[in-house]
Order: sequence, then C-alpha cells, then structure tokens
Amino acid sequence: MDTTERTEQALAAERRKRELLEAADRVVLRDGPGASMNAIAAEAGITKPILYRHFGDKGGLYAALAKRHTDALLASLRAALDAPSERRARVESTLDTYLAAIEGAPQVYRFLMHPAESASPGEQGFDVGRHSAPLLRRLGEELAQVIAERVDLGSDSERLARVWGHGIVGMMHAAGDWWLGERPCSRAELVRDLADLLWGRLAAAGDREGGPGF
Amino acid sequence: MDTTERTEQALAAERRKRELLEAADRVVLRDGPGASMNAIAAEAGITKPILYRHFGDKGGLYAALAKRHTDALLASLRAALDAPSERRARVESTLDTYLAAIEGAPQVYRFLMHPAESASPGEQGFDVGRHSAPLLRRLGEELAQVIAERVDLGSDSERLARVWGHGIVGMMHAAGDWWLGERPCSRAELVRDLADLLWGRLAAAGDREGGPGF
DNA sequence: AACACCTTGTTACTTGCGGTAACAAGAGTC
DNA sequence: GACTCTTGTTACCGCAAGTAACAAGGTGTT
Repeated sequence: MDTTERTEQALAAERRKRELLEAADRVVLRDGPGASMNAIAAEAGITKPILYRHFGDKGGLYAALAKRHTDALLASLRAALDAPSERRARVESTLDTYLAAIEGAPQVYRFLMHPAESASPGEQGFDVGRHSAPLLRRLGEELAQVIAERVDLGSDSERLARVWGHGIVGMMHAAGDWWLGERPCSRAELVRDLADLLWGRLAAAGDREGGPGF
Repeated sequence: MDTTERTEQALAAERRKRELLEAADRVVLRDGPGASMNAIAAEAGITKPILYRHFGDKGGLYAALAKRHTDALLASLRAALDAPSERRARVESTLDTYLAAIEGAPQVYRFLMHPAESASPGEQGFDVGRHSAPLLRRLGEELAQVIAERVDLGSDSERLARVWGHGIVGMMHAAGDWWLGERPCSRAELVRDLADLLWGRLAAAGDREGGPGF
C-alpha cells in the first residue's frame, strides 16, 4: 500500500463521485427535487447502495449537490461585489447578478431554495429547510464581510455589517422569489426599486393624505 | 335533515377539527415537524383515517395548523403596522413585534419556517417550502398594502410598494432567522440596526480607507 | 500458485410513512 | 324496522430510505 496508489485510488473515487453528482443533477433538474435515490442511481447506471457508500445518506447527496451550485453562485456574486465601482453601481450589479442567475436557471434555484415544490404530488423528497438556509447564511456572511471591509461604519461596525449583510440578502432573496413567481416587472426595474429601498427612499417619502398622524 | 341539525353537526365537526388541530399542535411542538400522522392521531386519541377525513392529506393538516399561527402573527403585526405614530416608530415597533413573536415561540417559528429541521434524523416530515412561502408572501402583500396606502410614492406606486413590501419582509425574516440562531445582540439593537438600514444609513456611510476606487 | 484484502457492484430485505379500502357501531329519521 | 350519516376501527397497499449479505475483479504478499 504505497502512497501513489492510495492517491490514485482516491482520485478515481473523486472522479466517480463527480460523475454520480452530475447524474444526480440531471435527474433532479428533470424530475424535480422529489427524485428518488433509485432514480438517481438508475440514471448513473448503478444501484442504490453505491450512492449510500459515497454520500452516506440522502442529505449527504443533497449537500454535495447544493454545494456545487452554491459555490458557483457565490463566485459570480463575489465578482460583482468586488468590482471597483461606486457603491450604488456595485449594489445594483450584485442584485442583477443574483436575479439573472435565478432567472436563468429557475430549476436550480427552486431546488436550492424550495426543494419540496414543483414535482408530482406525494413528494417527500429532499429535506429543504436544512439546506436552503446554509446558502443564505453563507451569502449573508459574505456580504457582511464585504460591508465591513469597505464601508466606514462607526463603532460596532462588525455587528452592524452582519445585521445588514443578512438583512440585505434576505431582502434580495424574498423579493427575487416573489418576482420569479409573478414576474410583475422587468429585472432592471426590480433592481432599481430594491436599490432605492436601500438608499432610504422609503424613509424620505412623504406621508399620504392626512399627515403624519393618520 | 332540517337546517338546525345540519348546523349543529357542522359546529360539532368544527369543534372536533379544532380539537384535532390542538392535538396536532402539541405533537408537532413536542416531536418537531417530523411528527407522523400516526403520532398525531394517537395524541388525539384516535386513528389515522379520521385525520384524513378531516384534512384530506398531510398538507391539509399542515395548512390548517400553519394558518392558525399565521393568522395570529399577522393580527399582531397589523396592530403594530396600523398604529397612529411616526413612520420610524411604526417600522420599529413592527420589527420588534415580529422578533418578539419568534423569540417567544421559537418552536412555532421553526415549524412554520423550517419544518424539516430540529427532529430526529430520518425526517421526511411535512413539506416545508410549499407552506413557509405563503406566510412570507402574505406578510409581504400585507405590508405592500400598508405602504401603498400610507406612503406617498410617485407614479408606479403600486409596483414599488409591492417590491418593497416583499423586500422588507424578507429582510426581517432573514435577519430574524440569523439572530434567533446566533443571538449576537439584543432585540432592541437588531431593531435599530434594521431600521437604520431602511433609513438609508448604508448609502450615507462613507467609504473606508482608500476612497471610492478601492 | 494460493492466500488475504480492498473496491465496486449486486440482489434482496427491513422499516416506516402516507394514504386508502372495507367494515362496525351508534344516533337520529321515515 | 329499514335508511342513512357520522365516527371510528383494522388491515392493507405502495413506495422510498436505508441496510445486510454476498459476488467478482484487481493487487500485493508468501
């Protein structure tokens, strides 16, 4: 058992794992998040126990699958977030990047965020809540870090940045989710409206008929 | 089959339904959201088919259960939202009401929002995504209506109000979720920070060391 | 050559859940 | 007394997660 062989086998195992993940990806994107382990195994040309050997349980497969997409999304968002432009432009381009991503691959989005929907009834598919949260959490922390690095907040800046990071990510997520379902306006409009909200336009707007007491 | 009897029976059925819901509530809050229909039936002192007669399927039971809590939360939020005070005070008190609610009954909150977590492994319990969304959607629409009614936005005010409604609700939800898990600060601080965010403090803050190009 | 070992793969099983049929029993109605 | 309606039961089906237990091929050791 020399080391070169060990690594070779390990590499082979990782390749295999990637292949399995790609098969799982195809099935999940085709059949929705309720895809059964049997179906995934069939698509990969093997049988269930092998999946379990590689991923432990269904949650493991899900997590591995989610990590791929999550990492890809995070990478593209980081690019927008780290651009050397004005803050408003950065915010708008980040929002737009996110919305373009979920618009371009809504199946992936629904898998990551709402795995229990969009499939034949009788679903009990992948557990959702346990895995959709991590993506949003990571996004929130990432944004918090960028804010803390680049924006001059007084004391308590770390806490403030984290609150805002998670809050903004939540705003983006909820608005994007609603928008993706109803398509009430164009992407550019949504981006502008959300940026306006962050820029305090709600606070600046006047009261309607009847004054502040109404 | 005179009408009085009909209504009496209908009333009895509704009472029964309420009893069943209360039993389901106890079980779900005790065993987590993965509680099986069998367990719920046992808690109610009956057997499964009766549950199915009353609620159709598990989703129906879930929906009925969620509706109770959702309605209660919405009612208390409406009160804060409709108070005759300044806008900032209203926003803060609404945020605080929401956070106090999820802080006071985190089990209920987790059931409504993350039903797949917090139970013994092997969960495939209630479908979550399909039902947590409605609460947030309703909240968003509700807030949108209040904004549209009370805030003077120029043209396109309806769309703007809806975008902001859903966005703000998402912000509140994500920040609350993160805060409930990590408890990084007091409730009052969180409320103030979120209100500051909505008041444009992020946009107003200066860049850190290196100017806008950095 | 024969042995042990590890990896990959299989078939066949158990367990547990959602959901449903089929049947039993009490209570009012004609 | 027969009819029907509601409430309840037991016993079952189907299906998906997860788990032995076993088969076969390559590899190193003696």
